[in-house]
Amino acid sequence: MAQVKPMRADARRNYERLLEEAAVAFAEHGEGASLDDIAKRAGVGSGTLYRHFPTRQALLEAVYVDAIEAIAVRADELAAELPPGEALVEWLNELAAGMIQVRGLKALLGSAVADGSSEVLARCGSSVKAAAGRLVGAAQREGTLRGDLEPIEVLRLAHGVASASELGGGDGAHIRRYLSLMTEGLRA
Amino acid sequence: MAQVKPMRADARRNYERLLEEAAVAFAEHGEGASLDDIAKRAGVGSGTLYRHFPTRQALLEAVYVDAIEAIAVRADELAAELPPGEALVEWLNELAAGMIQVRGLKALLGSAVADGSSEVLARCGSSVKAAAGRLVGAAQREGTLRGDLEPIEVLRLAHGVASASELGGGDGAHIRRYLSLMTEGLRA
DNA sequence: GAGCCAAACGGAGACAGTCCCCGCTTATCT
DNA sequence: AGATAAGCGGGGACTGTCTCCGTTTGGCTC
Repeated sequence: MAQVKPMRADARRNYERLLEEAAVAFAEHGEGASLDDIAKRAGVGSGTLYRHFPTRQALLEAVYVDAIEAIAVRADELAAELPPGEALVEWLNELAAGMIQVRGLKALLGSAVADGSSEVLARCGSSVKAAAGRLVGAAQREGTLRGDLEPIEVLRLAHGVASASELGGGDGAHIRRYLSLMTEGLRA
Repeated sequence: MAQVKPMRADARRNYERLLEEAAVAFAEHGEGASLDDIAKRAGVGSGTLYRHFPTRQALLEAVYVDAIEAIAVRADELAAELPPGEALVEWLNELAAGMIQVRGLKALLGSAVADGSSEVLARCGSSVKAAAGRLVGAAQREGTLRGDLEPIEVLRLAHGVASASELGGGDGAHIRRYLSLMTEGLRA
């Protein structure tokens, strides 16, 4: 599934420079950072940027796919270390924290998990969904998680928890609180 | 608290035309709708628009304050009709539904409830927070709601539920599901 | 009603961002 | 080294934001 034809050396160099600068720019100015500016910083013309990444979305995806894959991997690490229920909660906590700290990741994860997204993103989305499925399944088998929950629902709720926490302060100080309200429920 | 000086007739007319067209445009093209276009449709120059509403945010606020106040009022209607616990859940349901259906309302409610927002918005935010406080207090006294919950937390969670539901399909088909997961909790 | 004047108008234009096009450069293969 | 196509890059069209300032007009006063 690698490049059918290897990229020309200069193309690969520019591609990587762009990715680096884009990561910096998005972190600094949010996902609305000026694309022409990113091109300038990377020392290439804007044409080059738009050839490699036809849309802002494409660039965003390229910058964050690794982070998304890492999230999926992290699920299995946690599953190995903790009992299922705790692993799930801890994973959701890290997931929500990531969505808040890394600007743009929340929106991207949202569409990764939805259908109708791009090739690459859909692939990442599947990894994440599969990881969620494993954690949810294990916790349900353990008997600590409601049996009628779909993995996708849990992911959406994590997104919701991140949104809720975001409203508090910039950092994710309240994530654990909202997550525990979520798991415990609001009833007296 | 009305205008210190009554507006000139033409000014008031333009102000209202702008508000009407803005509502249409925001509903149609989302909160990013072209401001110059709104001015054009309202039959005024862009200068006029920017004089009345210095920022997009100001226009958005002016368009939606009524809707936000209506939400606060609705809380008391529901409190009169239903037992406290149910009234709260129903209100949160309507709140989340509104955030999804009316584009832009979610973000606006988010900042209305946060501190550091504009004069008008902060006022609306207070109404909503007060309304939430009444419902939450009643439900806690009734004994159906956890005693350690702050009204603001409930509002943020409603925001989270709206975010989660949004990821599903465009309409708010899943709101009740996520809301009930929220109230019941995720434990088995 | 006529005349005044401050309030309000409106649109031209400066600016910033996106995105495409096409003549030029250069990596790669022989 | 020379051929060639992949890749470069920046100029420029376009869209949207927002300001400035000459012009218009509503609402007084007489």
